[in-house]
Amino acid sequence: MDDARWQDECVAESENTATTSTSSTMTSTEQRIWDAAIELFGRRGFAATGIRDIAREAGITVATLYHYMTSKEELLCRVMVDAMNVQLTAARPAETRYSDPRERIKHLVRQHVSFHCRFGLVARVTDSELRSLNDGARHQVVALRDEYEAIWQRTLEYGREQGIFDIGDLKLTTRAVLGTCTSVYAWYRPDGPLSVDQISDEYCAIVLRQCVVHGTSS
Amino acid sequence: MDDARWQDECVAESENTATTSTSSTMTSTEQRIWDAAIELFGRRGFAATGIRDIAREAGITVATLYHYMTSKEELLCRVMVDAMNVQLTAARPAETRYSDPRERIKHLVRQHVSFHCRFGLVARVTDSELRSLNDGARHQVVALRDEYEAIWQRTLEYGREQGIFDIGDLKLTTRAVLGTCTSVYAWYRPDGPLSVDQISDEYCAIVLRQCVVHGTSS
DNA sequence: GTCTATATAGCGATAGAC
DNA sequence: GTCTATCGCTATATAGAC
Repeated sequence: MDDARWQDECVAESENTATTSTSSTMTSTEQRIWDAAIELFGRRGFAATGIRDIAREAGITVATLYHYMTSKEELLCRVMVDAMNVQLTAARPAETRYSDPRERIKHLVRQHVSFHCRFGLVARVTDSELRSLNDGARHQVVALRDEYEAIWQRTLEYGREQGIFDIGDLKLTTRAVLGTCTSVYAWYRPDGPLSVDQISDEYCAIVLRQCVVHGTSS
Repeated sequence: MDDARWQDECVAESENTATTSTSSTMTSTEQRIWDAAIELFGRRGFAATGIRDIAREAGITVATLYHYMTSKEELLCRVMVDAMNVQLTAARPAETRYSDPRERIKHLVRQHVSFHCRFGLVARVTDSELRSLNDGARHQVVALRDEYEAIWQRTLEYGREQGIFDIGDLKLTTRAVLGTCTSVYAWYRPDGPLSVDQISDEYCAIVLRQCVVHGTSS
């Protein structure tokens, strides 16, 4: 179970002030359902995952599963909202803690890459299952994602105002930088040659080169 | 039908020597099945798309659909193999046509971004439905993807040998650069403010900054 | 080559006993 | 809170007429 208790771990690493609504008050059964959902939604996709699969993976019956949720889709929604909240909580200190835009973007990259390496299954769910949500739930998750993207965009804009960053189209560059960092989950394997820290460092360097005016990087 | 006849268009733009096995000999019905599969697999995902959906979208019955294919999965496999072949055909001239590594990588970026903008649904399928294939079919597609990635990696390595590119870990950088360019399909909309050419230019600039040693870009 | 009709299996979700 | 059993429906795929 690779992603067990990822909420606590990640929040603890970045900032120990906030935890997500679901993580702290979970019973053992709830946790096993949570882990099973992330494992299966992440590996096979939401549509390819059956209610029976989740129940089997969690070691309970289908009827018991329905005692803890109202529908498969609601379970997906909770996973995605929780994951976005964790990433938001990890990202926010970038703006309050650092005044140097280079340090701000490095904080964002480090958190994002680290999250996408260590919790790749959750990341895959939040990044590719928006289409599986109904309108209401999707708007809820999209609002969180927009808030997260806005932090990155403000950071790039701030760096440009300071004369430190040199970027073309702001929105395009924001998405390009985010895309660069997100894609790590598609190839990272825990048993690969590079540690998460090494990978994060490399991505920080790559993103700084994308943004910083020539001659002033790091 | 956004992706109609995307095979011919894209190949024609990049190199008119080769076309993919399926594109040139398609009847009208085959083409409508092809388009329907891409539309639905791309928009809803393979697992969430039913045989009935494809038949309805193509304007035929389920039984007729099975006259043209042996299974839903085989249809997916054909779409993915074809798309990878188109991208390979578009990428290969980078190495034969240009000796400057900057021109090589710009060719690759331009083709990749352009493909992912104009045929975003196909791109989404090839980039996210590997898990829906059985072992044999997946190995076939992965082999093509590896061949495609190898062109990018050779280009970066070549630029480094020439003293033009300055990159850290070769494999990581290859994937980061590819990830940067791939992510465009997640946000591009035909009715957005930027044209495909403008977006391609911006991505070329971003990737060059990622790679080229300071002071020698473009 | 296209159809109607159907086989067979699995789906999401629920009823109701304990 | 967890179970067994099942409802109602949809899934992929096929049979066989025309």
